[in-house]
Amino acid sequence: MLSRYEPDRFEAEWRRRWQEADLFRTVEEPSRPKFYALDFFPYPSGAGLSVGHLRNYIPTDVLARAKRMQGFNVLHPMGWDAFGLPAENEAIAKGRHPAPMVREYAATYKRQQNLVGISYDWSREINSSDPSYYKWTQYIFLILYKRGLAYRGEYAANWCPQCLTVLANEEVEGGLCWRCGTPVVKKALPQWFFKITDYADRLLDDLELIDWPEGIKMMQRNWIGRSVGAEFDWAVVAQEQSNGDVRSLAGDLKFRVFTTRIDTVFGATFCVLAPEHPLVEAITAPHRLEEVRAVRERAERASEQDRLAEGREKVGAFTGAYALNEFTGEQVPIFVADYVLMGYGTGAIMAVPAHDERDFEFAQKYGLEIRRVVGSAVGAEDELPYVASEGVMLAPEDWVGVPCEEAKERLYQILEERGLGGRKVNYRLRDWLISRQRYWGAPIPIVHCEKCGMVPVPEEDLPVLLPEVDRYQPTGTGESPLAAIPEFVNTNCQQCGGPARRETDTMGGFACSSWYFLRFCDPHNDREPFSKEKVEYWMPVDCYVGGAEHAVMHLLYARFWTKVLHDEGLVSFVEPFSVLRNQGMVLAPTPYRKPREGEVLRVGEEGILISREEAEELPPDQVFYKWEKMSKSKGNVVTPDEAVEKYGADALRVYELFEAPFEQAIQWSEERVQGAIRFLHRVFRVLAEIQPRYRPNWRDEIGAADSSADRDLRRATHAAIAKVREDIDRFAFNTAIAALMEFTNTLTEATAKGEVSEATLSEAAETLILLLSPFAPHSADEVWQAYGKEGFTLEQPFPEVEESCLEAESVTIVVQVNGKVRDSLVVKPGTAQSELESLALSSEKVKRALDGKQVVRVVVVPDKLLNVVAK
RNA sequence: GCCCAGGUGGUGAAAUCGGUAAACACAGGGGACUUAAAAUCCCCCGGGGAAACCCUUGCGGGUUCGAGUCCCGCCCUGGGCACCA
Repeated sequence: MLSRYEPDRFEAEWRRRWQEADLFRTVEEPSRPKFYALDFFPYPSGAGLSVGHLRNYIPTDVLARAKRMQGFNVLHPMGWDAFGLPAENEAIAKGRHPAPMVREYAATYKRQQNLVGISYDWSREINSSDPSYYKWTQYIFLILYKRGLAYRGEYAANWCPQCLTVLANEEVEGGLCWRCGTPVVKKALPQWFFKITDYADRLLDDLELIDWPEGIKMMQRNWIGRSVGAEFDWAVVAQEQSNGDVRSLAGDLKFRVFTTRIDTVFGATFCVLAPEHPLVEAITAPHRLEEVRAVRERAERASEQDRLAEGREKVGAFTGAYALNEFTGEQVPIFVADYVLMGYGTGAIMAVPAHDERDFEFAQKYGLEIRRVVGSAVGAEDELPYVASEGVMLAPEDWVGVPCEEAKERLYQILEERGLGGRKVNYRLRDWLISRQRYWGAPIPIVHCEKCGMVPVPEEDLPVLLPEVDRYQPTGTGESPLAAIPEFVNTNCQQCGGPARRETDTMGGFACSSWYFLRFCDPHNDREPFSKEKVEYWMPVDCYVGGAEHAVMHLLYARFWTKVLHDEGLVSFVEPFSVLRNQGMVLAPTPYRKPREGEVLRVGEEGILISREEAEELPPDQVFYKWEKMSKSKGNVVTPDEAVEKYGADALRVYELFEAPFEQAIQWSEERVQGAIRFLHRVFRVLAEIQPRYRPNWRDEIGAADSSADRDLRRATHAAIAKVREDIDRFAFNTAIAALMEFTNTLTEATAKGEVSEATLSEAAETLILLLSPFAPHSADEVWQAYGKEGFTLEQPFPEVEESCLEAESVTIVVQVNGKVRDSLVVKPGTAQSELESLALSSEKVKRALDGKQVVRVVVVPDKLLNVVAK
């Protein structure tokens, strides 16, 4: 057999054999427990994979392989998130049709994933842009529609002027389109929404049920943004005249405000309406109209990015109208201002400048009264604005000293008694905007009939096929390119048979990825999206692995759809992903150069990105490198093809697993890949050395081998099994590899010494091969064969720990004096405390440390440590 | 500003329940083999000190027989959110 790791000699051959044997096909045996290991649904981009992407796929693969060897039925599928903006934008840029393009790119991804030995069951491969898949995306859309969870509404939506479509709130990052980075603007268009807000509480509460990274849960909580407060009416009671007089109003105009701090209502010295608030025109005094309209126009014009710009100053105007503060009896001025958003709460607030930073800032700018009504304690002169809600009432007189929390409760009641309003829960979460004015998505299965209105396409007519077209470029008119295809648009109403128009918007890509994990359970079903039975067997996903960037997009939407399908009775569980883990990135050195004269850097930029070639040509003092995420746009990519060619697939796997904890970023380093190669060399060398002495029937002989060298090696063998099993389960692949290295070193020493029986060596060697199998499967199978074994290591049972082998013959007791290590004792496990104590106190080193001191007490941790406390 | 995750040798990191800090590697130094180099193997490798010992997990306090680990206050780095009333 080989005595070195020579990947060229065997890796490709093993991949061929695995494929030939259909080794990764999921086999369902009802007697075994299931394990569903899933990677995020990738969009296959034209750039192909980098070794960065493998940071996601390799660890999941280790887990899937280990679980299979541990006796589970493992579902480990892969498919393509092929619909959506990224694919379509790329197709337009390349002047191609997205369908063949995506198929081609997916084939590349698949080839690259196979190249590193990922054990996907390709018989379950799915593509979300295939009619056999999106038929069921449309079917689920109709379930939402039927349940009143899909509706059409007009709303000032986020419009990306580059992608020429609207975006969901979740797709806007810092005012920029998440795909192309263009600043988004507001555009009012009729749009389709999913009523995810109906599920806000459940999406929030059920986070308790799942094992996800705390950071992701927190982001979802923040995104949902539940806040409890009061909502109540303010009556508009007076209006300023052009001569400056204030005249009472007889009408019954009123507006609602939302506040979480009803306890500060006594300090509400003005009110603010959002510029777009519907009441603005009606209450504004005629001589104030011009100014008020200017504020509104300014707010409408501003892009999301402008609004987020640093140091933005609040801009507002007095409407001339006054509202009655029911709690003070005072009339307070009503302003419009851009810092109040129409989209949250009621679009109107009561302003309490003494206890809210924004109101405080606005009041200072416009010279409005700031009245202190709560504080940290009675009589306290806290600095204003005092915004903490831990505190007590300072006004009015009969409320003084009442804790704020209690005051809130009492005031909620008063609101209800007076019929003004009451308790109210508000969410930051908005409904999910799903329609896109783009070609490359699942058509929304709705028909618009002049007589009957909106009519859902009947199930038997699904899928509504995306028409084959030559030109599919977005129009930018706010209409999808499908609107220009009469054969698609013109149809008949299912209800009345009259002429009707198809909905021409398509669904955003996140619809497709909101249920694909269910389809993998039953990917070829043509009667229903999935068989309930199969989904019940496989779901929920036992381990879901992907990047943290989908914290509030895909991961929120998928939870929402799952809950809707649960309510529909199609699935029994309420959460799709029991365990979620985020892998770390792979960073690579990225060359930049210093700016030249006349070149200006944007904020946050340190230099100008250049290519590797450019970096080599420039004088070294002008070039500097930064560690950045591998991506084609940065020109710092190492492909799996290059890496496998140069180092070998198993070395690449071991390197990525060993370099750092799974969730942490690593810096790509050729030197360290060499370390992984050396480790595999050592494994081959020791196993080749043992091979001639290997005894296939070692199990029959192992009990007889009982020298102390045998016992030591068996202890190391079983300790390695225990450690590797445990580390795989806790996603600590780096320390699992460290344990394998340690075991390899121990085995090498034991082999060299030659004191160990052949049976014990055989057990150790066989164990090493099988423990290695999930991490370096090509090498494991290669050695397995050289050991005269049939089949594949993946089909072997994973080594089991024999507890009796772990028992130590001696333990090292650390001896401390006043917490400082002075000596150590080697004793039998379970040695009595009194004996340890006398052994310790007779130690020369301990005596020296105790010199002149008196022993106060002795702390003993059995089999571990002894601490002499002395004064 | 708010929320989350981090800060340990020259480097990547380990220490899972409060019990010998630095496992396992990378780089470096020394040696063996070799005509030579590469590869491989062996030894050394946190700082100070001749040694005994002393110091060392971002900084400052605290709890404890004992703290990288727990508590309080700060500093720094990365990520997320950001006029959400």
